[in-house]
Amino acid sequence: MENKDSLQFHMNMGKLISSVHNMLTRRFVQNAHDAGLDISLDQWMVLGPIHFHGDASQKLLSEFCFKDKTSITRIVNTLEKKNLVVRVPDQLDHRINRVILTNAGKQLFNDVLPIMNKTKKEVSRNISESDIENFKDVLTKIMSNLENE
Amino acid sequence: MENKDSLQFHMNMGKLISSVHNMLTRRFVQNAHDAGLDISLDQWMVLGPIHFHGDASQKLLSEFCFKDKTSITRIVNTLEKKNLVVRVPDQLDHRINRVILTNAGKQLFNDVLPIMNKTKKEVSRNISESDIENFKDVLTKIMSNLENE
DNA sequence: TAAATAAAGTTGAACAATCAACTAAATAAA
DNA sequence: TTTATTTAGTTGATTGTTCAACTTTATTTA
Repeated sequence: MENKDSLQFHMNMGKLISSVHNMLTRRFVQNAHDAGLDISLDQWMVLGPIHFHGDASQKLLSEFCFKDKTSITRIVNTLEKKNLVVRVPDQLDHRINRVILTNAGKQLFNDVLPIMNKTKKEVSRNISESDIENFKDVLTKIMSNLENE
Repeated sequence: MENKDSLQFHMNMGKLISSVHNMLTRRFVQNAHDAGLDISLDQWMVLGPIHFHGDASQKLLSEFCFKDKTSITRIVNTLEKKNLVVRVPDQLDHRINRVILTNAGKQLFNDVLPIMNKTKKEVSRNISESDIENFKDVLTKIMSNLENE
């Protein structure tokens, strides 16, 4: 800890997490924008699993992304408006939408991958591997502490 | 790490932070709601500094809360609509609003304090003091990594 | 089989974040 | 002193989150 006198030093955990979340979001979008790409962090967080799964239902995306089904509905709306994905009704269960990447979506996925890695590097600059691992462990523990119930 | 097989284990940092942020927000609001209190985490994050400072300008709140001035405008709007604060134009510099707690605001602040502590406890359950400290250190380092530039 | 319940998504409303463009007041420069 | 610039705050538009209420389709259960 270099600057014990800085404002941040006295910040509590909630404020730290919230601030880091906002700054991280902003940096990712800024890096993408600087590379001529138009995508939000949340769109990326959904686009990834869609790419990974091939034909994910919105339910699955919701569980995988730890996002509310409503958020998924709206993010998929946006992705669809941008022609990055399409909704294809499941042939067997008509309640289900299968979300599929378009070619533009696949293209964007590949273009954004290096942006994600760049951002990752910027975030973890001057932080040791083991500190990062412990950090992620604590985040995971907090998640399980906050999982219902 | 108990459950290396869980979905979370393979989550990257961005997803972890984002998920923890959402879960934390939800839990705080839920705890407040269970206690009969109607306040969001962001409203609380602004109400605290207002209480602390006495007559903070929105500029100061913005810097202190690490939030955009636009966000502060809108959160103060909400707090004002709920009669928790009032905007008082500064007598010397007419560009400045001084944000002051009403009695209802002071009351709510005192009511929410124990909710915040309860939430804090839930969040850090089964995590050692030193892990929490390291965790906060890493968050602080990430903040300085992401600070402009 | 008919009626009840559950599951997958959508919609509306309230709140928050970000960006860009704006107003009004204060300060600096000419 | 007049003009230019900076500062504090607001507004509008787009995106995302949450809750509650809703539709549609599947599955239970009576």
